[in-house]
Amino acid sequence: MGRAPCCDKANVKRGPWSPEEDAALRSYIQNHGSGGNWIALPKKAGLKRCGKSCRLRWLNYLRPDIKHGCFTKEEDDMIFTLYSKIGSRWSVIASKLPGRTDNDVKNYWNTKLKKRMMEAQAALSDNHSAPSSQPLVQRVHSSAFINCVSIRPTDQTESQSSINGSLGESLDLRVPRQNPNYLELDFGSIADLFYSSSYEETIGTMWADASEEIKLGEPSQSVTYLY
DNA sequence: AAGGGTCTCAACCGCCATAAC
DNA sequence: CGTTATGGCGGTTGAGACCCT
Repeated sequence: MGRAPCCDKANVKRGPWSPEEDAALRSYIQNHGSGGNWIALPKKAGLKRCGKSCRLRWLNYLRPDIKHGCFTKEEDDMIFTLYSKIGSRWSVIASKLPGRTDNDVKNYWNTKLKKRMMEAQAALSDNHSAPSSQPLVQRVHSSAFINCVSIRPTDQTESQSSINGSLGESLDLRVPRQNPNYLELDFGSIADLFYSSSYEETIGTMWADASEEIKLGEPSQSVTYLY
């Protein structure tokens, strides 16, 4: 019992595709389409491959509308934004990025963006050990996602910060202060932070700026964190 | 130059949803 | 309505490229 395999695994080729195989698959699909049956396609196309493998090769690599090459900052922003909202639904995220496949987006996230995110978190967490004369920059947990930042001014012991936006969106920080009445910072987006030559430097700037009133933009949504 | 570690990304695996029978 | 076949998806793997010492 149990599910039958989609192909005879002992008699199909596996591993990297050769240029000849690519040409055969491309030629067949361009002339006949997939025929709505990937399982039957390899035999018709003269390929010793599993149908699933053919489908994957076509969708992820051979399709004419595939965009190869580096991701742009706009694409990064889109991935951050969507990931913060829907998580690892790569096919949905990829559908918003013309020419990108879910596999592309997933690989890009796992190898690049996730690392940047982790490094940024670590850098922000490190600021817990900041000198007491400086405002304390710390990461707080967001129910939607991480990478929200709060700032505790040194001139008050109890404070409440409102954090507006999420990854990929404009990120505003607003901290009530005694004088001036509030402090508001806008870092553009988390992606901007990642793109800076060194986000430690950016955070350093945050610290320096935190003693002054900075007001940029209107928050589109507001989430309040207490600490 | 060698070799060990790390990174990248194409490809595979296995599960789930759905269509077809 | 149950079973089977297939498509689609996210997670994972591993070969080769690249980097560092």
